[in-house]
Amino acid sequence: MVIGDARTRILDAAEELFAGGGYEATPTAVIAKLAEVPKGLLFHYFPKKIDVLVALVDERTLVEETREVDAVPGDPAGTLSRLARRLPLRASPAMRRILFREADTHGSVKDRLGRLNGELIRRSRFALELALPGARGENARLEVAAATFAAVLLYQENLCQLTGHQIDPDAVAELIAHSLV
Amino acid sequence: MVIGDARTRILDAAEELFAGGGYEATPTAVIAKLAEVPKGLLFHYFPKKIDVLVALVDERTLVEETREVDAVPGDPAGTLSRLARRLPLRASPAMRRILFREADTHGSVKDRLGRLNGELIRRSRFALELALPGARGENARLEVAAATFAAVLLYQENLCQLTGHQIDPDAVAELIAHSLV
Amino acid sequence: MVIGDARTRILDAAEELFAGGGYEATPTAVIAKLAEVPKGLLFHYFPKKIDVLVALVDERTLVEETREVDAVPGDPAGTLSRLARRLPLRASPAMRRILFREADTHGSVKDRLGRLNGELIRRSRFALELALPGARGENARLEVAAATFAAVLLYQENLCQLTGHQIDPDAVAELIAHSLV
Amino acid sequence: MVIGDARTRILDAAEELFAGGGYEATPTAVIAKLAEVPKGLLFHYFPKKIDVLVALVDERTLVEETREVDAVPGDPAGTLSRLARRLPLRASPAMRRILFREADTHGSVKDRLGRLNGELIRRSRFALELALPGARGENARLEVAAATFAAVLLYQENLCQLTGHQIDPDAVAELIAHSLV
DNA sequence: CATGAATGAGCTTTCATTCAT
DNA sequence: TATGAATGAAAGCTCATTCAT
Repeated sequence: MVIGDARTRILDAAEELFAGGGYEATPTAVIAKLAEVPKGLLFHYFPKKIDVLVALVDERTLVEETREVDAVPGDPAGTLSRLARRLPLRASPAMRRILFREADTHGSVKDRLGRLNGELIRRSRFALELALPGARGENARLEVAAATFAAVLLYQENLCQLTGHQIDPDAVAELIAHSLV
Repeated sequence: MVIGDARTRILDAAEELFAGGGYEATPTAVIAKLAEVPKGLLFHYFPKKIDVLVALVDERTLVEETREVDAVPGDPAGTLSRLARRLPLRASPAMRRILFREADTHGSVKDRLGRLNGELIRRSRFALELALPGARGENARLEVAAATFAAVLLYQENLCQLTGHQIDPDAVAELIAHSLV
Repeated sequence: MVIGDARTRILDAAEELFAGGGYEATPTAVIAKLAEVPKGLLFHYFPKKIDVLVALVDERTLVEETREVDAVPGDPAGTLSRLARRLPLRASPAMRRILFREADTHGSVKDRLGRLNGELIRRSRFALELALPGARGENARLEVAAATFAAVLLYQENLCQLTGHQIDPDAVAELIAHSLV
Repeated sequence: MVIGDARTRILDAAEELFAGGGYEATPTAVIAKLAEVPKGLLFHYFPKKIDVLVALVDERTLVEETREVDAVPGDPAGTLSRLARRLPLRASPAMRRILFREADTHGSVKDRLGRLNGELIRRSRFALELALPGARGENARLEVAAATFAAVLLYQENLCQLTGHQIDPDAVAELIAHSLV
């Protein structure tokens, strides 16, 4: 039973395969087969193989760049914790893997990842500002705290798969909050 | 002017190319050409392409697993800073890229990376214990602090290339130190 | 002037070349060239080289396994002679060579050859039973006679090419008939 | 523990490997490895790969071409049976396989096989003449009987491995003897 | 004699991409 | 829009053979 139209099925297949074996190691023929689509049709929708990856990133990842942060003044730890629970990244676990893994393969992927990182720092920073109204003046320290928290969140998204080590964001949130009092 | 024996030149070439374009995207013929070595000789030394990568990681990266840490009691920030300046990883910048980039390609690379991560955490933890003799009992907090610092260090090694954002380890060291008092 | 579709031409070429120089000594590139087909297309139809040989045996040899034998009661010699003239093997001379020569190369070839041998014995046996109604009880002698005749027929098909010696099946038919009276 | 000198070990290894996988499919490097001999030495003794096969056939197969036949007048069946038990071929089972399998590979192998066949026919013929003094005149029938018996003996040596069917030479001897009375 | 690094042509196979239908 | 046969460059790898030491 085939689900979705051809183009969607191609992207579904590519998402699964790129996440599994990587972009370079995935032949277009295999994508077409898994998508139950003739090889020719794949190149009808995506003239070059790289276009599949670009479309995937374009259409299946979204870095939410918004101003709203769910911050509670006086509770920096809780604020960061909540931020960690709702990363500004709309993407399946497979797409997340692709984002980190293929950042070298094409500029558009790197872009997305850079934007995610930037947004994470901005949010952390903004959240801390709101949660700690008294810390307004300490720009440098807030900056470092935000970057550290962002680094830990990205570590969770990516490196922990490679290193096998997990970090509890809530505990890090508390640590950072404690450092800013 | 040819430098070094054939095997070394092959590894030199591979190191450069894998770091540049990635393992999958680097044909063995190109490695051989850059090494000024006939294609056949490459397979004389490395029967499978993957063996080149494995040899590179085996022979050109070393995770120093030692007990010694340059810790100063009462100065956790300085202690962490010094630790950041001497990562327990003996490897060229190219090999460092390879280590992170190809962690999915072969188990042996992932292994190395995992070991590096483990060693970073262990050292950070140990350094903090020595620098903060009074914190002995707070296992959980020390653990989180160590993991956070390790995450930032790995971020510096890897993610900052992808995201274009740098973190100052010294500042993070101070932040963490401050959080533990 | 190209005759037949690509797949057929590939098999035609392979049949000729395998019969001539043997499977192992025939490069796929030479098959493709003789078939006037690009190398890639060969692997489109036959993903592995061995698949060409298997397809050849599957599609171009047929061991007829039937119950009908053209037997004349009272004339065992003539009956065997006629049997020798219509071997239960539908295959070109080239395919016959391949069948014997490559029996070690792949199980499917050996299989075919084994089936041919079995059918030859079965038919010889059945023919003799019909031609010599009085010999019903002498199972063992009929068995040996059938096996001997089959051996001679296969010798004619195969070994005589290697040894340069021919045997006249008619004369053997008479010899065997004479031995059974 | 290494047995025999280098040249002998090379031939031992080649005999085993050629019998197992065939001449074409056996790389010289594998022969050298099994012989525990450096690759270069193999080519010192045998400048071309084919020389190994030729030497094997030359030195490890012997077709005994003699006039003596252990014949008992009046007992053609027993005479043939004894002949079957002592084939005029001095060669290991492995060399026997090689002889049949590689007959296409080099003329010298085909030669040997042709000579074996000729000798088998000659002996069978001679044996029948001695065992049946009264059959002197019947040249044609003796010829056919001898060729048939030789065919069965070669079938036993070669084809039965491919077809999985065995023939009892003693029973064939009796059949032939019976046909000549 | 002994050694194994060196050589390069050639092998099977892969793959992105095209194109006639 | 849909199809899969067609294409050929290039990939990884093999292998007989050479040769300096």
